[in-house]
Amino acid sequence: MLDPKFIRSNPDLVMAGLTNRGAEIAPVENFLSVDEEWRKLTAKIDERKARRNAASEQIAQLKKNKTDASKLLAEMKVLSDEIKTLEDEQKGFERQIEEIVMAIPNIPQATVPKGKDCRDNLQVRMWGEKRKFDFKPLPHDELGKKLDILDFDRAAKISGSRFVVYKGLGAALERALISFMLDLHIKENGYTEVMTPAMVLPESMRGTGQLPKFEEELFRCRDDELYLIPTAEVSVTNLYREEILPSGSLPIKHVAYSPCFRREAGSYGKDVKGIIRQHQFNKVELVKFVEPDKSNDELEKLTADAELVLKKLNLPYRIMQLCSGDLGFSAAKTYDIEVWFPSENQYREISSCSNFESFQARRANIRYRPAKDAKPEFVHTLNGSGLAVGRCFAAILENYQKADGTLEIPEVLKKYL
RNA sequence: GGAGGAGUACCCAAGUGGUCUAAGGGGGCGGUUUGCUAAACCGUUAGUGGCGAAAGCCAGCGUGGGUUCAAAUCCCACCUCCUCCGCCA
Repeated sequence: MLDPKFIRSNPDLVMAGLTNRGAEIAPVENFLSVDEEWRKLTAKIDERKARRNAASEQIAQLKKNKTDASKLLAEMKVLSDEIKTLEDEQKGFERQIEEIVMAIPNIPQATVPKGKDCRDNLQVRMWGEKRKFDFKPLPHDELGKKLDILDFDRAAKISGSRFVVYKGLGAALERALISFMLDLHIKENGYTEVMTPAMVLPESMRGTGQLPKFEEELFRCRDDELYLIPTAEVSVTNLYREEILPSGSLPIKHVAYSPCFRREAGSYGKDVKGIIRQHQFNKVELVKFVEPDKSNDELEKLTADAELVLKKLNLPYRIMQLCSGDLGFSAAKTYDIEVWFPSENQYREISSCSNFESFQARRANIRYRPAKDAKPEFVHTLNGSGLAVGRCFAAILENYQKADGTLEIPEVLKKYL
Protein backbone atom coordinates (compact mmCIF):
# COMPACT_ATOMS: atom_id res chain seq x y z
CA MET A 1 0.00 0.00 0.00
CA LEU A 2 0.95 3.59 -0.37
CA ASP A 3 1.92 5.62 2.66
CA PRO A 4 -1.24 7.40 3.88
CA LYS A 5 0.91 10.36 4.85
CA PHE A 6 2.34 10.48 1.36
CA ILE A 7 -1.13 10.44 -0.17
CA ARG A 8 -2.23 13.16 2.25
CA SER A 9 0.65 15.46 1.37
CA ASN A 10 1.03 14.61 -2.33
CA PRO A 11 -2.46 13.88 -3.63
CA ASP A 12 -1.70 15.33 -7.08
CA LEU A 13 1.35 13.13 -7.55
CA VAL A 14 -0.61 10.06 -6.54
CA MET A 15 -3.51 10.87 -8.82
CA ALA A 16 -1.17 11.50 -11.76
CA GLY A 17 0.47 8.12 -11.16
CA LEU A 18 -2.86 6.36 -11.03
CA THR A 19 -4.03 8.07 -14.19
CA ASN A 20 -0.88 6.88 -15.97
CA ARG A 21 -1.66 3.29 -15.15
CA GLY A 22 -5.28 3.75 -16.17
CA ALA A 23 -6.64 3.50 -12.64
CA GLU A 24 -9.38 5.53 -11.01
CA ILE A 25 -8.51 8.60 -8.96
CA ALA A 26 -11.79 8.60 -7.00
CA PRO A 27 -10.31 6.44 -4.19
CA VAL A 28 -7.72 9.15 -3.52
CA GLU A 29 -10.35 11.84 -3.13
CA ASN A 30 -12.35 9.45 -1.01
CA PHE A 31 -9.35 8.79 1.17
CA LEU A 32 -8.61 12.47 1.69
CA SER A 33 -12.07 13.22 3.01
CA VAL A 34 -12.37 10.17 5.27
CA ASP A 35 -8.85 10.75 6.56
CA GLU A 36 -9.72 14.34 7.44
CA GLU A 37 -12.80 13.19 9.37
CA TRP A 38 -10.80 10.54 11.11
CA ARG A 39 -8.10 12.98 12.23
CA LYS A 40 -10.64 15.42 13.66
CA LEU A 41 -12.45 12.68 15.50
CA THR A 42 -9.21 11.19 16.84
CA ALA A 43 -8.16 14.53 18.30
CA LYS A 44 -11.54 14.81 19.98
CA ILE A 45 -11.28 11.34 21.49
CA ASP A 46 -7.74 11.91 22.75
CA GLU A 47 -8.84 15.04 24.51
CA ARG A 48 -11.61 13.19 26.32
CA LYS A 49 -9.32 10.35 27.26
CA ALA A 50 -6.83 12.78 28.76
CA ARG A 51 -9.64 14.11 30.93
CA ARG A 52 -10.68 10.62 31.95
CA ASN A 53 -7.13 9.64 32.84
CA ALA A 54 -6.77 12.70 35.07
CA ALA A 55 -10.11 12.00 36.75
CA SER A 56 -9.13 8.38 37.32
CA GLU A 57 -6.19 9.53 39.36
CA GLN A 58 -8.42 11.84 41.38
CA ILE A 59 -10.88 9.05 42.04
CA ALA A 60 -8.09 6.83 43.26
CA GLN A 61 -7.02 9.57 45.69
CA LEU A 62 -10.56 10.20 46.91
CA LYS A 63 -11.13 6.51 47.53
CA LYS A 64 -7.84 6.26 49.35
CA ASN A 65 -8.90 9.13 51.65
CA LYS A 66 -12.34 7.55 51.99
CA THR A 67 -13.92 10.68 50.55
CA ASP A 68 -17.14 10.54 48.58
CA ALA A 69 -16.45 10.33 44.83
CA SER A 70 -19.94 9.71 43.56
CA LYS A 71 -20.23 13.04 41.74
CA LEU A 72 -17.03 12.48 39.77
CA LEU A 73 -18.00 8.88 39.14
CA ALA A 74 -21.30 9.93 37.61
CA GLU A 75 -19.53 12.48 35.46
CA MET A 76 -17.03 9.92 34.25
CA LYS A 77 -19.78 7.46 33.48
CA VAL A 78 -21.21 9.95 31.00
CA LEU A 79 -17.78 10.77 29.57
CA SER A 80 -16.90 7.10 29.14
CA ASP A 81 -20.13 6.39 27.32
CA GLU A 82 -19.38 9.30 25.03
CA ILE A 83 -15.87 8.00 24.36
CA LYS A 84 -17.26 4.60 23.50
CA THR A 85 -19.68 6.06 20.97
CA LEU A 86 -16.95 8.17 19.38
CA GLU A 87 -14.63 5.19 19.24
CA ASP A 88 -17.18 3.15 17.36
CA GLU A 89 -17.39 5.94 14.84
CA GLN A 90 -13.61 6.09 14.68
CA LYS A 91 -13.36 2.37 13.98
CA GLY A 92 -15.79 2.84 11.12
CA PHE A 93 -13.50 5.45 9.58
CA GLU A 94 -10.47 3.26 10.12
CA ARG A 95 -12.10 0.36 8.34
CA GLN A 96 -13.03 2.64 5.46
CA ILE A 97 -9.50 4.03 5.19
CA GLU A 98 -8.00 0.55 5.26
CA GLU A 99 -10.35 -0.64 2.57
CA ILE A 100 -9.67 2.37 0.35
CA VAL A 101 -5.89 2.40 0.72
CA MET A 102 -5.50 -1.37 0.30
CA ALA A 103 -7.31 -1.13 -3.03
CA ILE A 104 -5.08 1.62 -4.45
CA PRO A 105 -2.33 0.22 -6.71
CA ASN A 106 1.32 1.22 -6.60
CA ILE A 107 2.52 4.34 -8.42
CA PRO A 108 4.70 3.71 -11.50
CA GLN A 109 8.22 5.09 -11.31
CA ALA A 110 8.82 8.31 -13.24
CA THR A 111 10.94 6.50 -15.84
CA VAL A 112 8.26 3.93 -16.65
CA PRO A 113 7.03 4.51 -20.21
CA LYS A 114 3.47 5.77 -20.31
CA GLY A 115 1.06 3.54 -22.15
CA LYS A 116 -2.27 1.76 -22.17
CA ASP A 117 -1.55 -1.94 -22.47
CA CYS A 118 1.05 -4.51 -23.53
CA ARG A 119 1.28 -3.00 -27.01
CA ASP A 120 2.99 0.02 -25.46
CA ASN A 121 5.66 -2.03 -23.71
CA LEU A 122 9.21 -1.12 -24.57
CA GLN A 123 11.76 -3.60 -25.89
CA VAL A 124 14.92 -3.10 -23.87
CA ARG A 125 17.22 -5.73 -25.37
CA MET A 126 17.35 -9.07 -27.17
CA TRP A 127 19.58 -12.08 -26.77
CA GLY A 128 20.31 -15.22 -28.74
CA GLU A 129 20.06 -16.44 -32.25
CA LYS A 130 16.74 -17.79 -33.47
CA ARG A 131 17.34 -21.23 -34.91
CA LYS A 132 16.69 -21.77 -38.65
CA PHE A 133 14.54 -24.88 -39.08
CA ASP A 134 14.73 -26.91 -42.27
CA PHE A 135 11.37 -28.44 -41.33
CA LYS A 136 8.18 -27.05 -39.87
CA PRO A 137 8.66 -26.90 -36.08
CA LEU A 138 5.83 -28.52 -34.13
CA PRO A 139 4.06 -26.79 -31.27
CA HIS A 140 5.26 -28.10 -27.90
CA ASP A 141 2.00 -29.84 -27.00
CA GLU A 142 1.90 -31.91 -30.19
CA LEU A 143 5.52 -32.82 -29.74
CA GLY A 144 4.91 -33.74 -26.10
CA LYS A 145 2.05 -36.04 -27.06
CA LYS A 146 4.06 -37.67 -29.83
CA LEU A 147 6.97 -38.33 -27.50
CA ASP A 148 4.53 -39.67 -24.87
CA ILE A 149 5.89 -37.28 -22.25
CA LEU A 150 2.79 -35.07 -21.88
CA ASP A 151 -0.71 -36.44 -21.30
CA PHE A 152 -3.46 -33.85 -21.53
CA ASP A 153 -6.40 -36.23 -21.84
CA ARG A 154 -5.79 -38.13 -18.65
CA ALA A 155 -5.02 -34.90 -16.81
CA ALA A 156 -8.43 -33.61 -17.89
CA LYS A 157 -10.02 -36.82 -16.68
CA ILE A 158 -8.59 -36.58 -13.21
CA SER A 159 -8.60 -32.80 -12.71
CA GLY A 160 -10.48 -31.06 -15.51
CA SER A 161 -9.18 -28.53 -17.98
CA ARG A 162 -5.85 -26.69 -17.75
CA PHE A 163 -3.91 -29.50 -16.13
CA VAL A 164 -1.23 -31.76 -17.52
CA VAL A 165 0.45 -35.04 -16.63
CA TYR A 166 4.19 -35.25 -17.20
CA LYS A 167 5.29 -38.81 -17.97
CA GLY A 168 8.60 -40.61 -18.19
CA LEU A 169 11.28 -38.33 -19.57
CA GLY A 170 8.76 -35.48 -19.42
CA ALA A 171 8.56 -35.73 -15.64
CA ALA A 172 12.34 -36.12 -15.51
CA LEU A 173 12.89 -33.05 -17.67
CA GLU A 174 10.56 -30.92 -15.52
CA ARG A 175 12.41 -32.10 -12.43
CA ALA A 176 15.79 -31.50 -14.08
CA LEU A 177 14.82 -27.94 -14.94
CA ILE A 178 13.82 -27.22 -11.34
CA SER A 179 17.12 -28.58 -10.04
CA PHE A 180 19.14 -26.78 -12.68
CA MET A 181 17.49 -23.43 -11.95
CA LEU A 182 17.83 -23.80 -8.19
CA ASP A 183 21.50 -24.79 -8.41
CA LEU A 184 22.25 -21.89 -10.74
CA HIS A 185 20.67 -19.31 -8.45
CA ILE A 186 22.15 -20.80 -5.31
CA LYS A 187 25.69 -21.42 -6.55
CA GLU A 188 26.26 -18.73 -9.17
CA ASN A 189 23.84 -15.96 -8.27
CA GLY A 190 24.13 -16.16 -4.47
CA TYR A 191 20.55 -16.83 -3.40
CA THR A 192 19.56 -18.82 -0.32
CA GLU A 193 17.04 -21.53 -0.99
CA VAL A 194 13.82 -21.70 0.98
CA MET A 195 10.99 -24.17 0.64
CA THR A 196 7.81 -22.62 1.94
CA PRO A 197 4.15 -23.58 2.38
CA ALA A 198 1.96 -23.56 -0.71
CA MET A 199 -1.07 -22.66 1.40
CA VAL A 200 -1.22 -19.34 3.18
CA LEU A 201 -3.45 -17.21 5.39
CA PRO A 202 -5.40 -14.27 3.97
CA GLU A 203 -3.00 -11.88 5.75
CA SER A 204 -0.18 -13.17 3.61
CA MET A 205 -2.20 -12.61 0.45
CA ARG A 206 -2.90 -9.08 1.62
CA GLY A 207 0.79 -8.57 2.32
CA THR A 208 1.83 -9.10 -1.27
CA GLY A 209 -1.29 -7.55 -2.83
CA GLN A 210 -3.33 -10.52 -4.12
CA LEU A 211 -6.05 -9.63 -1.62
CA PRO A 212 -8.41 -7.91 -1.26
CA LYS A 213 -8.78 -7.09 -4.96
CA PHE A 214 -7.97 -10.32 -6.79
CA GLU A 215 -9.68 -13.04 -4.79
CA GLU A 216 -11.36 -14.47 -7.90
CA GLU A 217 -7.94 -15.48 -9.23
CA LEU A 218 -7.15 -17.62 -6.19
CA PHE A 219 -8.05 -21.14 -5.14
CA ARG A 220 -9.47 -21.11 -1.63
CA CYS A 221 -10.05 -23.93 0.83
CA ARG A 222 -13.63 -24.55 1.76
CA ASP A 223 -13.31 -25.33 5.45
CA ASP A 224 -10.15 -23.45 6.37
CA GLU A 225 -9.07 -19.84 5.98
CA LEU A 226 -6.31 -20.84 3.57
CA TYR A 227 -5.49 -20.03 -0.03
CA LEU A 228 -3.25 -21.85 -2.50
CA ILE A 229 -0.38 -19.60 -3.53
CA PRO A 230 -0.42 -18.29 -7.12
CA THR A 231 3.37 -17.79 -6.82
CA ALA A 232 6.06 -18.43 -4.21
CA GLU A 233 6.38 -14.64 -4.03
CA VAL A 234 3.54 -14.76 -1.51
CA SER A 235 4.98 -17.17 1.04
CA VAL A 236 8.58 -16.04 0.59
CA THR A 237 7.89 -12.31 0.85
CA ASN A 238 5.72 -12.95 3.91
CA LEU A 239 8.56 -14.81 5.63
CA TYR A 240 9.51 -11.53 7.25
CA ARG A 241 6.04 -10.11 7.78
CA GLU A 242 5.76 -8.09 11.02
CA GLU A 243 9.52 -8.18 11.51
CA ILE A 244 12.26 -5.62 11.97
CA LEU A 245 15.39 -6.97 10.31
CA PRO A 246 18.59 -6.08 12.17
CA SER A 247 21.02 -3.63 10.61
CA GLY A 248 23.43 -5.25 8.21
CA SER A 249 21.08 -8.07 7.24
CA LEU A 250 20.19 -6.64 3.83
CA PRO A 251 20.14 -7.56 1.04
CA ILE A 252 18.34 -10.85 1.63
CA LYS A 253 18.09 -12.98 -1.51
CA HIS A 254 15.90 -16.08 -1.58
CA VAL A 255 15.20 -18.58 -4.28
CA ALA A 256 12.26 -20.96 -3.91
CA TYR A 257 10.77 -23.71 -5.96
CA SER A 258 7.02 -24.03 -5.57
CA PRO A 259 3.95 -25.23 -7.35
CA CYS A 260 1.68 -22.31 -8.28
CA PHE A 261 -2.09 -22.35 -8.46
CA ARG A 262 -4.20 -19.93 -10.48
CA ARG A 263 -7.89 -20.03 -11.27
CA GLU A 264 -7.36 -18.17 -14.55
CA ALA A 265 -10.86 -16.76 -14.22
CA GLY A 266 -11.56 -14.59 -17.22
CA SER A 267 -9.01 -16.23 -19.48
CA TYR A 268 -11.49 -18.59 -21.11
CA GLY A 269 -10.37 -19.45 -24.62
CA LYS A 270 -6.91 -17.98 -24.05
CA ASP A 271 -3.90 -20.29 -24.49
CA VAL A 272 -6.10 -23.36 -24.22
CA LYS A 273 -3.60 -25.53 -26.06
CA GLY A 274 -0.50 -26.82 -24.37
CA ILE A 275 1.03 -26.11 -21.02
CA ILE A 276 1.36 -22.34 -21.33
CA ARG A 277 -1.58 -21.49 -19.06
CA GLN A 278 -2.37 -24.10 -16.39
CA HIS A 279 -4.22 -24.08 -13.09
CA GLN A 280 -1.16 -25.67 -11.54
CA PHE A 281 2.41 -25.13 -12.67
CA ASN A 282 5.92 -25.17 -11.29
CA LYS A 283 8.02 -22.08 -10.82
CA VAL A 284 11.38 -21.15 -9.37
CA GLU A 285 11.05 -17.73 -7.83
CA LEU A 286 13.61 -15.11 -6.86
CA VAL A 287 12.75 -12.74 -4.01
CA LYS A 288 14.86 -9.91 -2.64
CA PHE A 289 14.63 -7.64 0.38
CA VAL A 290 16.85 -4.60 -0.09
CA GLU A 291 17.58 -1.09 1.12
CA PRO A 292 15.36 1.49 -0.55
CA ASP A 293 18.07 3.38 -2.42
CA LYS A 294 19.38 0.17 -3.96
CA SER A 295 16.16 -1.37 -5.25
CA ASN A 296 16.46 -0.25 -8.86
CA ASP A 297 20.01 -1.56 -9.17
CA GLU A 298 18.82 -4.77 -7.56
CA LEU A 299 16.05 -5.05 -10.14
CA GLU A 300 18.63 -4.93 -12.93
CA LYS A 301 20.64 -7.65 -11.20
CA LEU A 302 17.58 -9.78 -10.52
CA THR A 303 16.55 -9.59 -14.15
CA ALA A 304 20.07 -10.55 -15.21
CA ASP A 305 19.97 -13.50 -12.78
CA ALA A 306 16.76 -14.76 -14.41
CA GLU A 307 18.19 -14.17 -17.90
CA LEU A 308 21.19 -16.33 -17.07
CA VAL A 309 18.90 -19.38 -17.03
CA LEU A 310 17.91 -18.77 -20.65
CA LYS A 311 21.47 -17.98 -21.67
CA LYS A 312 22.69 -21.28 -20.24
CA LEU A 313 19.85 -23.09 -21.99
CA ASN A 314 20.64 -21.15 -25.14
CA LEU A 315 17.06 -20.05 -25.65
CA PRO A 316 16.54 -16.75 -27.50
CA TYR A 317 14.68 -14.09 -25.54
CA ARG A 318 13.96 -10.43 -25.28
CA ILE A 319 13.48 -8.05 -22.34
CA MET A 320 10.42 -5.85 -22.32
CA GLN A 321 9.86 -2.98 -19.93
CA LEU A 322 6.19 -2.82 -19.02
CA CYS A 323 4.44 0.47 -19.69
CA SER A 324 2.44 2.17 -16.96
CA GLY A 325 -0.86 0.64 -18.08
CA ASP A 326 0.48 -2.94 -18.08
CA LEU A 327 2.05 -2.91 -14.62
CA GLY A 328 0.75 -5.32 -12.00
CA PHE A 329 -1.14 -3.95 -9.01
CA SER A 330 1.81 -3.92 -6.58
CA ALA A 331 4.66 -3.07 -8.97
CA ALA A 332 6.41 0.26 -9.48
CA LYS A 333 8.61 -1.02 -12.30
CA THR A 334 8.64 -4.33 -14.18
CA TYR A 335 10.70 -6.13 -16.81
CA ASP A 336 9.18 -9.13 -18.55
CA ILE A 337 11.43 -11.75 -20.07
CA GLU A 338 9.93 -13.31 -23.18
CA VAL A 339 11.27 -16.50 -24.71
CA TRP A 340 11.11 -17.48 -28.37
CA PHE A 341 8.50 -20.01 -29.50
CA PRO A 342 9.34 -21.03 -33.08
CA SER A 343 6.05 -22.82 -33.81
CA GLU A 344 4.15 -19.63 -33.06
CA ASN A 345 6.82 -17.34 -34.47
CA GLN A 346 6.54 -15.16 -31.40
CA TYR A 347 7.98 -14.38 -27.98
CA ARG A 348 6.05 -15.36 -24.85
CA GLU A 349 6.41 -14.27 -21.25
CA ILE A 350 8.49 -16.64 -19.15
CA SER A 351 9.43 -14.31 -16.31
CA SER A 352 8.29 -11.08 -14.77
CA CYS A 353 10.75 -9.15 -12.62
CA SER A 354 9.41 -6.33 -10.49
CA ASN A 355 10.44 -3.70 -8.02
CA PHE A 356 7.61 -3.17 -5.54
CA GLU A 357 9.50 -0.54 -3.60
CA SER A 358 7.88 -0.25 -0.15
CA PHE A 359 4.39 -1.18 -1.37
CA GLN A 360 4.43 -4.77 -0.16
CA ALA A 361 6.71 -4.01 2.80
CA ARG A 362 4.21 -1.51 4.13
CA ARG A 363 1.30 -3.94 3.70
CA ALA A 364 3.24 -6.75 5.32
CA ASN A 365 5.04 -4.46 7.79
CA ILE A 366 8.55 -5.60 6.89
CA ARG A 367 11.15 -3.19 8.21
CA TYR A 368 14.90 -3.01 8.78
CA ARG A 369 17.31 -0.87 10.76
CA PRO A 370 19.51 1.24 8.50
CA ALA A 371 22.07 1.41 11.33
CA LYS A 372 22.41 -0.19 14.74
CA ASP A 373 20.34 2.27 16.74
CA ALA A 374 18.48 3.85 13.85
CA LYS A 375 14.73 3.93 13.55
CA PRO A 376 13.24 1.10 11.51
CA GLU A 377 12.32 1.79 7.89
CA PHE A 378 10.37 -0.22 5.36
CA VAL A 379 12.49 -2.42 3.12
CA HIS A 380 12.02 -2.58 -0.62
CA THR A 381 10.91 -5.93 -2.01
CA LEU A 382 11.52 -7.35 -5.46
CA ASN A 383 10.79 -10.60 -7.15
CA GLY A 384 10.94 -12.36 -10.45
CA SER A 385 10.44 -15.77 -11.92
CA GLY A 386 13.68 -17.53 -12.44
CA LEU A 387 11.90 -19.11 -14.33
CA ALA A 388 8.42 -20.44 -14.97
CA VAL A 389 9.33 -24.10 -15.32
CA GLY A 390 6.43 -25.30 -17.49
CA ARG A 391 6.89 -22.55 -20.03
CA CYS A 392 10.61 -23.24 -20.06
CA PHE A 393 9.84 -26.93 -20.67
CA ALA A 394 7.65 -25.93 -23.62
CA ALA A 395 10.32 -23.60 -25.02
CA ILE A 396 12.93 -26.36 -24.84
CA LEU A 397 10.65 -28.77 -26.69
CA GLU A 398 10.07 -26.27 -29.44
CA ASN A 399 13.61 -24.94 -29.80
CA TYR A 400 15.41 -28.26 -29.39
CA GLN A 401 13.22 -30.49 -31.57
CA LYS A 402 14.83 -32.46 -34.39
CA ALA A 403 13.49 -33.32 -37.85
CA ASP A 404 12.85 -36.94 -36.83
CA GLY A 405 10.53 -35.84 -34.02
CA THR A 406 13.02 -36.49 -31.24
CA LEU A 407 14.50 -34.01 -28.83
CA GLU A 408 18.03 -32.82 -28.24
CA ILE A 409 18.85 -32.28 -24.58
CA PRO A 410 20.41 -28.90 -23.68
CA GLU A 411 24.00 -29.41 -22.57
CA VAL A 412 23.50 -27.94 -19.09
CA LEU A 413 20.62 -30.31 -18.31
CA LYS A 414 22.43 -33.52 -19.18
CA LYS A 415 23.85 -34.03 -15.73
CA TYR A 416 20.33 -33.76 -14.26
CA LEU A 417 18.80 -36.41 -16.53
C1' G B 1 -9.04 -34.80 17.99
C1' G B 2 -8.69 -35.01 23.89
C1' A B 3 -6.46 -33.17 28.72
C1' G B 4 -3.37 -29.68 31.08
C1' G B 5 0.09 -25.28 31.08
C1' A B 6 2.03 -20.70 29.20
C1' G B 7 2.25 -15.87 26.22
C1' U B 8 4.58 -8.88 29.78
C1' A B 9 9.73 -4.60 26.34
C1' C B 10 16.22 -7.05 22.86
C1' C B 11 16.39 -11.57 26.58
C1' C B 12 14.85 -13.51 31.55
C1' A B 13 11.15 -12.07 34.76
C1' A B 14 7.70 -9.52 39.00
C1' G B 15 3.00 -7.88 38.84
C1' U B 16 -5.14 -10.69 40.96
C1' G B 17 -8.77 -3.55 39.85
C1' G B 18 -6.55 2.76 41.25
C1' U B 19 1.26 6.71 42.18
C1' C B 20 1.79 0.56 36.68
C1' U B 21 4.07 6.85 34.48
C1' A B 22 5.21 -1.77 34.17
C1' A B 23 9.55 -3.69 39.68
C1' G B 24 14.09 -6.38 39.31
C1' G B 25 18.06 -8.83 36.59
C1' G B 26 20.82 -9.75 32.01
C1' G B 27 22.34 -7.59 27.48
C1' G B 28 23.06 -3.03 24.52
C1' C B 29 24.43 2.11 24.44
C1' G B 30 26.64 6.57 26.96
C1' G B 31 29.62 8.24 31.04
C1' U B 32 33.09 8.12 35.57
C1' U B 33 37.60 5.62 36.79
C1' U B 34 41.89 3.52 33.78
C1' G B 35 48.62 3.03 30.56
C1' C B 36 45.06 -0.82 28.09
C1' U B 37 41.31 -4.38 29.22
C1' A B 38 38.16 -6.16 32.91
C1' A B 39 35.56 -5.03 37.28
C1' A B 40 32.91 -1.42 39.98
C1' C B 41 29.78 2.78 39.98
C1' C B 42 26.32 6.42 37.53
C1' G B 43 22.96 7.28 33.58
C1' U B 44 20.04 5.37 29.58
C1' U B 45 17.04 1.60 26.62
C1' A B 46 9.79 -1.05 23.27
C1' G B 47 9.14 -0.44 18.40
C1' U B 48 5.28 2.36 16.36
C1' G B 49 0.82 5.29 15.08
C1' G B 50 -2.23 9.90 15.85
C1' C B 51 -2.73 15.41 17.22
C1' G B 52 0.82 19.53 18.02
C1' A B 53 5.45 24.86 16.15
C1' A B 54 6.99 22.84 20.71
C1' A B 55 6.22 21.23 25.52
C1' G B 56 3.21 17.60 25.79
C1' C B 57 -1.21 14.54 25.27
C1' C B 58 -3.49 9.81 23.44
C1' A B 59 -3.06 4.52 22.10
C1' G B 60 -0.01 0.07 23.26
C1' C B 61 1.38 -6.07 28.42
C1' G B 62 -0.31 -12.49 22.19
C1' U B 63 -5.13 -10.81 19.11
C1' G B 64 -10.25 -9.23 19.19
C1' G B 65 -14.46 -8.21 22.12
C1' G B 66 -16.83 -7.34 27.04
C1' U B 67 -17.46 -5.67 32.42
C1' U B 68 -16.02 -1.08 35.20
C1' C B 69 -15.57 5.80 36.73
C1' A B 70 -10.81 2.96 36.04
C1' A B 71 -8.04 -3.36 33.23
C1' A B 72 -1.38 -6.19 32.35
C1' U B 73 -4.87 -7.61 36.35
C1' C B 74 -11.84 -9.77 36.00
C1' C B 75 -15.11 -12.30 31.91
C1' C B 76 -15.70 -14.38 26.67
C1' A B 77 -13.72 -15.89 22.00
C1' C B 78 -9.59 -16.68 19.01
C1' C B 79 -4.21 -17.32 17.78
C1' U B 80 0.63 -19.25 18.92
C1' C B 81 3.95 -22.21 21.79
C1' C B 82 5.02 -26.23 25.51
C1' U B 83 3.75 -31.18 28.06
C1' C B 84 0.95 -35.70 27.87
C1' C B 85 -2.69 -39.05 25.25
C1' G B 86 -4.83 -40.66 20.52
C1' C B 87 -4.24 -40.80 15.19
C1' C B 88 -1.05 -40.27 11.01
C1' A B 89 3.05 -39.73 5.84
